[in-house]
Amino acid sequence: MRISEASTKSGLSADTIRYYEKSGIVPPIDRGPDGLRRFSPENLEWLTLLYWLRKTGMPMKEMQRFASFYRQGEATVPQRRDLLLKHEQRLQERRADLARCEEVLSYKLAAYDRIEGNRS
Amino acid sequence: MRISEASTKSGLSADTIRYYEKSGIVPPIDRGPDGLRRFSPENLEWLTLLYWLRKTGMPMKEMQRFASFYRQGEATVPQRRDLLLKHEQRLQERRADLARCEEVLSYKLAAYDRIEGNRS
DNA sequence: CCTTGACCTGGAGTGACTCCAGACCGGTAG
DNA sequence: CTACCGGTCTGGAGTCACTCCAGGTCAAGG
Repeated sequence: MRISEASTKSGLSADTIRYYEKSGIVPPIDRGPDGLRRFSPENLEWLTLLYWLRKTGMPMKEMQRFASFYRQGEATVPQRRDLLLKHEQRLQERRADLARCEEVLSYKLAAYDRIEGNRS
Repeated sequence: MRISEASTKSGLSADTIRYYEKSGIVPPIDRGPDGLRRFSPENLEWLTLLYWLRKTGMPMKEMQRFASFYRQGEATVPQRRDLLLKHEQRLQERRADLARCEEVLSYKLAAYDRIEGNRS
């Protein structure tokens, strides 16, 4: 498949995919006889994983390490697992942030209600 | 209180506070006779709110609008409420992202377990 | 006095994109 | 055949939200 399809299916923009390839987070994608990128299903799965990792706050440095482990084959599965476990922890922290923010918001909204109540 | 205290109490770095003041998200802070910023408790509350909004993904443009409503006084409470409600919706979306990512991760981790299982 | 530490300003640097100009290329319409 | 069109390419500039730094001021302590 070509880049636009890979983009819609993975969630990453075409620009971001090319940028990731330049940065070594995505392996060099095969080209067709026309010189355009052709993405394999494995490529797409990798992009999709990256999409979710990035969207939930994994920094690029870490994705690069992850990618380099990936390139080194199955022997690096333990290291890759460690990175994903670490990321799961990050998800926990984010969840806590969301909850804390929710609290702050409902406190603020309650204050607004009081003001509105007094005005009317 | 001075900037370092405002920083530790709000969660924002001193640099970020100064940057927010420059950008108009934080009102011009009063200065002491020494020319240094003196933060009032209201200033601190505002900074803390900004900290949580930013941390959970409100873009600066929107914080600027929020700040400008705030400067215009109580008449803008409805608009401010709208912005906060909109942000609550964003929190929902983020939560969904986290859940989706969690799924992706556990799928990947299970695959790793299978590989490790086969190797040993 | 001299140093230390917190603070100041203006400006450069960073991370992670995002947008754009200018070129190429295969296919359809006139 | 030629003219255009949409999708892709590359390299490079622009953006957002900080973050870091050089060079300077000032108050208090040794």
